[in-house]
Amino acid sequence: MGRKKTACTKILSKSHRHVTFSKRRSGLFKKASDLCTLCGAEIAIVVFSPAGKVFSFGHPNVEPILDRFLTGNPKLGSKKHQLIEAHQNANVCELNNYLTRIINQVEAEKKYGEALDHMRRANQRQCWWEAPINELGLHALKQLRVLIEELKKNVAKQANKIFFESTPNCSPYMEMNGTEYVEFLESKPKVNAASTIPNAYDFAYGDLL
Amino acid sequence: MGRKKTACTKILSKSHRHVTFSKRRSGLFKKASDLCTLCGAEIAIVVFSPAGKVFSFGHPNVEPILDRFLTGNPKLGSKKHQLIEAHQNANVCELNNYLTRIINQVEAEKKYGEALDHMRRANQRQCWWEAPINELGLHALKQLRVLIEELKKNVAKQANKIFFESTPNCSPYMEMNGTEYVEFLESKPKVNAASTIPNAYDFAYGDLL
DNA sequence: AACTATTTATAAGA
DNA sequence: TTCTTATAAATAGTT
Repeated sequence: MGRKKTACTKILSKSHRHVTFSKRRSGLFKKASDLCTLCGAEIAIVVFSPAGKVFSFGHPNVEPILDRFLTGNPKLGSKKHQLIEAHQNANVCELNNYLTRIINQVEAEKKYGEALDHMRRANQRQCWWEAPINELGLHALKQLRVLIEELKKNVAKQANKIFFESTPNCSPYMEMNGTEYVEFLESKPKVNAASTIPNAYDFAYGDLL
Repeated sequence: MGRKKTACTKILSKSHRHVTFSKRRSGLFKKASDLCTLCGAEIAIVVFSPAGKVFSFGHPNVEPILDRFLTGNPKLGSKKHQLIEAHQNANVCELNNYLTRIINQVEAEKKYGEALDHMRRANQRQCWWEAPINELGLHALKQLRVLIEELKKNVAKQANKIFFESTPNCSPYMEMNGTEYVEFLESKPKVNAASTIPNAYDFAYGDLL
């Protein structure tokens, strides 16, 4: 806008560029301000001049808006932001620890991914639990533990059910002291030492892993 | 700018306001973009619409600019301190870049793991053990227990193997404080010395200060 | 920094 | 929403 149409390339003359920067920066901030008042928007602008100087505009304030943006952006922003905070408060040593943890995470996730891949392949032929277990990474093994726990609970539940079905005089919540009946299997047998039912508590967590 | 001069107060009509917001927001971003190309500036803009929607503009990218702004903000007193800070920033910048890459890797691996997980789950639907366990009889449950015990042994064996592979100087049962080796699964994985990922301690504390 | 000739952005209307 | 157009605003070049 002006006497001539301006080519949309970087202005070469340093002084000319500086003038334009100054004018347009204030124009930009005015536009932002107008948008705020007209529409009730909240805007934050951060400008770094080519010389490295910072200018910022914020309505009602810069930082809250940026914070809201960064924390609302759970991809990278928040983590990065956390990291930055760590920089400010903690020392480099802690940063290194953080890094180490991150690296471990990467390792673990990689192994996990590979393991799952193997499991998937194995699944096509047979069941996962028969798959080459020696090829599983630590993370996968952890996952496996979770699966086993789930399985265990199912078994336990079923055993419990069978138990109560076969002893009609005992209501499920009897003698359980308020714990859920599934929990019963975690504890030592209180009832029915003579039961013909398999010892469901053999599958207790501690026994498995 | 247009058919009429607009009063500089909040637009009352919601639809009108929305149209204006949309138009002016794109205008603002264009102005910012022009300023970037003409003057080589770096700009980040964050806009929250009155409805709470977020829009952002960033050249070359939003987050680095915001990070630079936020971390550069806390001012320091002495010049000496500033000097140290500058040195630190140089290294921390590298650290930051590195971390960003790592974090991206984690994200990628996680996604991959999740994808495989879904595939696995899909596959498992065909496996007997996921089949309605409540329909298993006593005999089946007994068999299941045997199978799980075998599986458990495999898991334990494998865990043990992995542990001693990753800590070559540690002979079996060393440093385990009497806990069963399987317990290792409960603890954090040790750092893998043979990792292909650059070592975190490349950024040693002494280098930074 | 102030002044204008022009270009650009956009308010209103379709 | 998108396009058109009359007009307000921004600003390039100049002083």
